[in-house]
Amino acid sequence: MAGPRWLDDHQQRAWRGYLAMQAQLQAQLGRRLQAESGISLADFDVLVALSERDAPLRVQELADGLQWEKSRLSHHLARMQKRGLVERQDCPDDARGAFIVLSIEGRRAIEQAAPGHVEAVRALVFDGLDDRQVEAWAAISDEVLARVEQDRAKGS
Amino acid sequence: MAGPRWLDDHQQRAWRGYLAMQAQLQAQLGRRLQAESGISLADFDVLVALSERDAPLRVQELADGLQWEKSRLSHHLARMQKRGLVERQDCPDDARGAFIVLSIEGRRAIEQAAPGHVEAVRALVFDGLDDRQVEAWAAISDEVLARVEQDRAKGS
DNA sequence: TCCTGTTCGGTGACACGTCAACGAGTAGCA
DNA sequence: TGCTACTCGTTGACGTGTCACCGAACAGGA
Repeated sequence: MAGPRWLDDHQQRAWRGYLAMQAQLQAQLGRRLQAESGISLADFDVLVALSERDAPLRVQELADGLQWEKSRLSHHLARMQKRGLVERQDCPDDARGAFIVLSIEGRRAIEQAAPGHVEAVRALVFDGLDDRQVEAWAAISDEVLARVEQDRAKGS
Repeated sequence: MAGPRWLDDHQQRAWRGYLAMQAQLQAQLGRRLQAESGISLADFDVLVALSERDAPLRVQELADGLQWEKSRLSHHLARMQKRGLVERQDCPDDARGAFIVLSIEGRRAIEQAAPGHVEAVRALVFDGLDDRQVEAWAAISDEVLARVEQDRAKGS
């Protein structure tokens, strides 16, 4: 390695701004969701994934869709099941496997939570950005994500 | 409330892209930092804050600078102290207070970790973006952060 | 001096995420 | 059938983040 190249001023400013924005946005969306609907952002993601595909879902499929580690999902599902948000069914094809389904309570929770959450995202993010900025943001996210995934694949 | 306004297709795409990028970027930077230097992103932030102001820092000042909750910081400092990365000094002016300083070990850790971390940020993020995108990113972050902080102030 | 309200930082309980390891079950092949 | 290798999902240990609450110390006025 030929000595690190540091960030220039613009990059430094963009990076610090991004870090602050990212942390605060996530925290605020989480607080609002918790206050208005009693669920966390993680719960929300699981419930959305389950309700989008309205059929029993294998744990691994769910993990792939969410891009979560299987053990994180396993722990999280156990907690959600204890709170009555999801239910398990056993899987006839594969005795190791498990199916996860939304409970009545879980469906009620996601339907109650979604409008407020979407509204919060719109109010905190998209109401402040014009079309060109939204396009730019998507392009930046795609580019960075591609590099991260390439790096992840290389490093492992 | 007049019924929620949903996100349009571009917004939806930008939002999902951002969420995925954000999660993967953070995870990858954290993994690399942990692997190369044995510290977490949170440790890194604390160590940077302490090393930038090279003087004993009150816990509350540190919390303000990091935008962390005091109790999160208190727990984290306890763990970092146990690992020998920071030290506490008592505060003559205010017997309730505590000063936090980098230990020798902590200074060594941040100096060892920083170049690789900066390099990772550059490689995963800025090498893929041109100047216009970096500017756009900074502007978007500023705009969103301003809205989040306004919302946070209003809601409390 | 005393009382009241506030600030400082820490604590305990609990939810969450990661890692390594596990048992149970499956698949392929001799 | 028996062997090996692998996948499925879970578990336990541990580090982390949040919330409510606490005792100690400070600040200011009666």
